Order: sequence, then structure tokens, then C-alpha cells
Amino acid sequence: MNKCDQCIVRQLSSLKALNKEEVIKLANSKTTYKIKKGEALFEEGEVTNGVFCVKDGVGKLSKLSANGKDQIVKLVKSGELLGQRSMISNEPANLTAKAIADMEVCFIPKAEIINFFNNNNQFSLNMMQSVCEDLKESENEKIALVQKTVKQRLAETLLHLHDEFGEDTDKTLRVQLTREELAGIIGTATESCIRLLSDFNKLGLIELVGKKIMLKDVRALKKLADN
Amino acid sequence: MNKCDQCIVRQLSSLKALNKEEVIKLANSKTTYKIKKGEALFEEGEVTNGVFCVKDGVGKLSKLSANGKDQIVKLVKSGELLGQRSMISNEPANLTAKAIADMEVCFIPKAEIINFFNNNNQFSLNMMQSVCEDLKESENEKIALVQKTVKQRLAETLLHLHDEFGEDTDKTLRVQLTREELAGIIGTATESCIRLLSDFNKLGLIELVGKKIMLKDVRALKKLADN
DNA sequence: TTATTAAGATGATAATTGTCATGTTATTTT
DNA sequence: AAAATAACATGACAATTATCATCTTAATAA
Repeated sequence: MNKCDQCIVRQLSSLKALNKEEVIKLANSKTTYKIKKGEALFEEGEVTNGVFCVKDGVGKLSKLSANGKDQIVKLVKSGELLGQRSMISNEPANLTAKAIADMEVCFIPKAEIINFFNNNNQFSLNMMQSVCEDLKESENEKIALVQKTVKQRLAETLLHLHDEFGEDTDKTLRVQLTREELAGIIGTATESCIRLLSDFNKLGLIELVGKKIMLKDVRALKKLADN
Repeated sequence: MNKCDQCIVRQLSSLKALNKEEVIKLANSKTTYKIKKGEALFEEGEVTNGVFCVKDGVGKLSKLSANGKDQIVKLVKSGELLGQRSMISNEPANLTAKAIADMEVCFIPKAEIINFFNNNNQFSLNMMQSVCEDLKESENEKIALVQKTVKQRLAETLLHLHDEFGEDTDKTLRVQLTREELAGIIGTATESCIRLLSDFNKLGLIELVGKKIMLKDVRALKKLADN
């Protein structure tokens, strides 16, 4: 039962501050789920009443617009927590969380988290720092949306995905995003995204291997993204 | 000396969780400053090592881009705290804070805040909730940047400014922003902003009283912003 | 396997928004 | 008060990006 101790989320997230006793309590209160690619963990407006630990897979936090476009706010990977914000604020979820690759998650009920808050200052501090990190990222992405062109944002995003998720054995990006999802991250139309990928391909910056993407000239991509 | 107890920041911010004894400690460790319009509280990259309480005035958090444009991320008004994020993350400031209207602020050193964190759970929770609130706002603004047109964002921003800062006796918006600053909030070129204000004026949505702006048709502005 | 649907790709075109130029009106400074 | 500067305003034009249409290829269902 008490596998939480070895769990990657325990090692990487705010939960690393928990002591032995707390981990045991955690193990007893958690529930484990499997979420298939495309399925939702929670939808905008739902009250989650707890936090999800991502043991495996990749998820996206996004918001659907009136015109049917899905703006992706953040990708989450194994080792991360999900749903802290709305739990802390006591609000229904502001975003929808869906699996991009099959996920394995554990749900920790709110009462347990609150308990940790009240008895473990380091845990509180970790959680606060993680929210702060999200805030900083969000602010910087907001600025990039305004100050950079779509081309620059695509280059930047490809580099981010490479950094965060690494590459497969065939050197292509490990995260498998559709062009539509990629467009949803950089905030542009799917066609524009496809067109630019095609341009990058012709310029030798990347190589398109079927639907997969291989970064060929990281330096040039960086230059493009920064300037 | 111990005016902190009556202070608006004490009443409105996370500091409201402090007890009498803590407020006395606060009053003894704080320093008060006056910041003239246009002056900076701190600049991007600076280590602040504490938190600022905004007693009076208005400030902006912004980032200067390579091309000289200043993207405004957030406005802060009296009763709010400033600089929590970088203090909590232990990082230099990610944004520059400048006064838009003459400010009166108090500086609370980091050691004091950490002390409150460790001894007052409600304070920690309040602070965490306030950062979460910022995060939610930032995410929503990020989405709006992508999913809405400049026109919609201008309408939305005018309504926000009206809600948050209210109006002067002459019914114009109380915050005095230059067109350039307004453009910096909605993320567009100054000329585009001016042009749209002029359009809104012609359409009877607003009235331009010199440099000041009066909202004339809130309902129509809301409709424009939402749809 | 074939039919059907989804994803990717590309051209043509339109709309939005940015840039540069120039002029006017306020606001400071001298 | 005159000069200088900053803020506001508008036209002309260019660039970027979105939209619509169409086609190809891949994935999924029948």
C-alpha cells in the first residue's frame, strides 16, 4: 500500500517536505486513477476538492474559447501536482485538465492537504513557491505573447518542449502534440502553425518525421526566439 | 509609531491575519517611503528582500521589451502588497515596479515575513491565496490576449479600470494612464490604442475629456468585450 | 478491406494590427 | 512668454496573421 514513499511525485513536488508519518497518512487517503489520452481529469467550473499527483503521462490545462479554439495554458508531466490553485482559492476550476498521453494520477483529498498545511511549514512554503513559479511563468508567457511574433513563439515553444520533455530514441520530441495543440500553446491558428513548421523544415531548423518533430538547429532556433 | 493597526493594507491584505503582538513587531520593523509618479520602487533583476505595502497611490508592474515597449502586467493600488512573488521564490524581481500616481509605501523586511509564515498559518494561507488569485488573473489575461481582438481587450480593460479604481467627481476614470500605458496593458501599439479610443468615442461608448476617459455605455462595452 | 473521419498541408484572400510620417495640442522648462 | 518637449491624433501603407477552400495522407470504424 505505502508506495507513496518511492513515488516520483513525492520526490519532485511540494510533497517532498512530508515526513514518514505524513506519507503514511497520504498513502491511506489517496486514490489512484488511470486517465486515457483525450479524457478529462476535471473540467472548467468543476469543484475538485483536492489535488492530483501526476505519476505518469502528460496533461494539458486549457480553456475553450467561444470560437472553438482551445488555448493551452500549461502542460504538466509526471512528478507535478495539478489542481492546487483552485483548491487553495476555494474556487471551481478555472481551466480544464485533459490527458495528452495516457496518465496515471493519484487524488489527494483537500482535508489531507489542509492538514499538511497546518502542521508542516516547509510543505506550505514549497507549495507557495510552486504557485509563485507558475505565476512567474504565466507572466513571462503573457509578455511573450505580446512582444514576440508567432514565429518567435513557435521557436521558443519547440525549445521548451525539448527541454522539458526531452527526445525519443529517434531524436524527435517526446511529447506528441497535434498541430492543433501546438497552435493552442503558442496562441495562433492551426494553419499558421503548420505553415511555420513547414517553413522551419525548409530552413533546416527542424525536420518533420511524419507528425513528429525533430530539432535540427537548436542554436538557430534560440536566436530566432530571442531576437 | 504603531499606526499599522489602522492601516488600509493591514485591513485589506494578507496582513489582516496578524494578531496584536505581530502588528507591533511589524510596526517596529517597517520603513515608510514616498515614491513620486514615474519613480521606481524596484527594477527587474533587483533583489528586494522584503515586501512593499501600498498605503496610497497606484503602481504598475511591467517589463520593458527589446523594442522599447513597456508591457504592463499588473496595476497595484492602496491596500495591496508588492514584491511577494520574488521574495517567496528567493529570486530577483522579474518585473519593474513604478509609481503611476504618487505613492506612499511601507517596506517590510523578509525576515519579518518569514517569521509570520512560521508562526501564523492563516497568514500563510492568505498569502498563498493572494498569489493564487494573481495566477488565475494572469492565466485569464493570457487567454484573453490570444482569444480576443485588441478592440475587445480595450473594452475589457476600460471596464476593469472602472471597477477597480472607480471614477473621479467628473465621472471620468480615476486612474490617470497615458495612452502609452493603456496600450501597454492591453498589449498593443500606442497608435492602435489611440485610434480605438477615438472610434469608441465616435460610437458613444466613451467620451474623451482631454486626456481623461469617461465610460458612457457600460452595457455596450461589456457586450463588445465578451462577444 | 473499404469507408469514414481526423490530421496535416498549402494556396488565395481578407482582416487586423503595426510602423512610419506628420500634425496638433498640452505640458514643462528656460 | 517663448521654446522645447511630451502626449495625443490621424493618414498611408506594410506586415503579420486569420479565415476559407481544397487536397493529401493517416488513422479509425464499419
